[in-house]
Amino acid sequence: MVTLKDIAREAGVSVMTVSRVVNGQLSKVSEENIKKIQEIIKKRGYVPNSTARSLSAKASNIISVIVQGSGNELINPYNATMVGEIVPYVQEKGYYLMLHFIDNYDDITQRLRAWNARGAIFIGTFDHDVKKIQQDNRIPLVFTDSYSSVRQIINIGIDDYKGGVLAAKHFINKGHCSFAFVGRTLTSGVIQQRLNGFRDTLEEHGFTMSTEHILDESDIQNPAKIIKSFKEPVTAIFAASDTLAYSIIENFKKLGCRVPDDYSIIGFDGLPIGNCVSPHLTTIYQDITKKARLACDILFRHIDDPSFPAGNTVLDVELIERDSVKTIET
Amino acid sequence: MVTLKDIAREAGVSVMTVSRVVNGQLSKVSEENIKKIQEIIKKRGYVPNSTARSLSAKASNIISVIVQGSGNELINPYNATMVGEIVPYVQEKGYYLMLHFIDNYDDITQRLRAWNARGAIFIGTFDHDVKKIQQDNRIPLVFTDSYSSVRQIINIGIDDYKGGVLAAKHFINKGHCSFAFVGRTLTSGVIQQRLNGFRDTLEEHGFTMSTEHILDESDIQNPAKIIKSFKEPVTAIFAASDTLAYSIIENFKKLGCRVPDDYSIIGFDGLPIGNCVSPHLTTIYQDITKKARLACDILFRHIDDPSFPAGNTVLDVELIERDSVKTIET
DNA sequence: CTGAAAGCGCTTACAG
DNA sequence: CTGAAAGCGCTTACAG
Repeated sequence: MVTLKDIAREAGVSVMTVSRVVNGQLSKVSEENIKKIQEIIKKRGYVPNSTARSLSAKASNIISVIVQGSGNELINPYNATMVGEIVPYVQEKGYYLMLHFIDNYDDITQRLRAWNARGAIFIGTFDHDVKKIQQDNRIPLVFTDSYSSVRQIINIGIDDYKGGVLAAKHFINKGHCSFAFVGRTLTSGVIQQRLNGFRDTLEEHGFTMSTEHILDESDIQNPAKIIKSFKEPVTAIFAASDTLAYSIIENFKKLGCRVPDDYSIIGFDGLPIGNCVSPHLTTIYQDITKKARLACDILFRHIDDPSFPAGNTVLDVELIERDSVKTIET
Repeated sequence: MVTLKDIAREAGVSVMTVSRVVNGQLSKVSEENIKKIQEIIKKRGYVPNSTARSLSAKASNIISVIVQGSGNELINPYNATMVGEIVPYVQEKGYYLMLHFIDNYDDITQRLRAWNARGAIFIGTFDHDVKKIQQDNRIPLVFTDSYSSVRQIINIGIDDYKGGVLAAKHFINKGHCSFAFVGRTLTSGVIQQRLNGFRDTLEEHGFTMSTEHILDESDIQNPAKIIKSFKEPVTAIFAASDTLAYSIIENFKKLGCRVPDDYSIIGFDGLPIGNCVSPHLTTIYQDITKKARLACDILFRHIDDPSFPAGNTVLDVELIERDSVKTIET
């Protein structure tokens, strides 16, 4: 392996002079030496040793991306898109990206400290541990979609509540009167907010949605049971994600129920698949690319200026109308 | 930050004794000291500094996963699934995972060397650069889906040719007589092999597929033009991936053509989506989880024993019959 | 503009 | 079972 020392010896200068050239402090080195050193670096294929650099600088060029969970978390297209957007953006800035799937809080600190990560981006629900994570890790930490009550938090989220509102209004405008919601209501603020926005808006318009119509993801494996449990015949279902929406569509199809003929459905996320597969999905769109880039930008800013104030950024959502909601004539 | 030195001081022993405990060389330390040191480590929340370790050991605990491309490479569900399977498996073994999207060959060596990566797994087409990559990086390198002509290569692939054979036979069995193929034929051996298996089998059974019926992915944006270019009316289309298959289905739908009524289609990969969305896709299934795990296992083996021989492992594929191929009565 | 010294936190190799 | 010494490849801080 070629080291600074090797280059220095060959150039007949000290290690420090080479180090300066490598780090672009060219104003501090004579032109003659710069040229000579750069040539040798190129010829030898010298690559700076980041482990040595990090040890010396007490900080690395590593950005850690932490996805909640311990299985294949990228099967979820939302997670995959987020991570996939972050990778090239982080690379572009000269950082290296470590990817972690973590369920256990202790692992986060361990993994961040082991490599002296320069910063971290969190994908998934960490609401419960935000405070502890912050206390143990004095580096910029950017959360996404957090509804943690911690006041000093760097977070990028979307207007989940509004998403619910838009879905409810759309159904109402299309003449629907009986509603259901499907999502993991217990696990995250995100889903809770989508539900709240949906339910509040229904009530504002004089409709109610009884508890039996609020379903967990796992329930839809047994659609017959669901339909039986409904207090009245449901025509409009709001799914907490696009993938969930398609899962519902397929499960109901087994019973001979078709979307949008027998049921109307609105998804959430606005994934490309919603426009690539039938029925095209009416959905609440969020700009995942923008969210990912923004998370990175804010992280970079906090790395450059640790005194930059924390804050919660909320991106807008919008309804995209496609083919999964039927108009009911009254 | 807590260091070995801090622990040593508090325990009244040398740094080496603590180091031994941290590294599990417990047979070399007295029970009394082990206990004392372990308690202090826990109390202080000591985390070994991996950058120091790596520098000292001249090798890191980092496995680099290198995906070919420079955009959002995880929008592709195949890539996302592969990476998503590798992450927890690598973590389980005590390694850290760096994720890179790389287009340019030089970047590979730079990124691998910078961190003294312990090994690397390649996802995507690197056939052209395998030799150079191997020459510059003396660590275990596991390629996937490579058709490089380099003899000494560690590769995990699938029987792409057989996939083509199975697709052809299935169409023929169902009474089809006129065929087309869609895929990026120029870019990779993978697609080329799928095409070869398909075409060879057709010919063995007395059918031919003219060049006009071999289409590039980009062509399907304009389905009307495609249909016009066909030498004869096609009933059977073999798509080089599931996502491509759905894309074809949607594009043809714009012309009022339905699958499988007007066209039959077979996909490739066996992604979950093929069973979650209509029409359920008849497809050539490959076990991506197995492939990912195997790539890791082989990498680990080569890390543990650098003299372990290189080799090409080929996983089987099978046809999964679902609803996208129609039977043609003759 | 240049370089010698010290140190980052660990491990390797050796001596006891 | 224990530890002192040297070194991994860099950077920081200082002196010239």
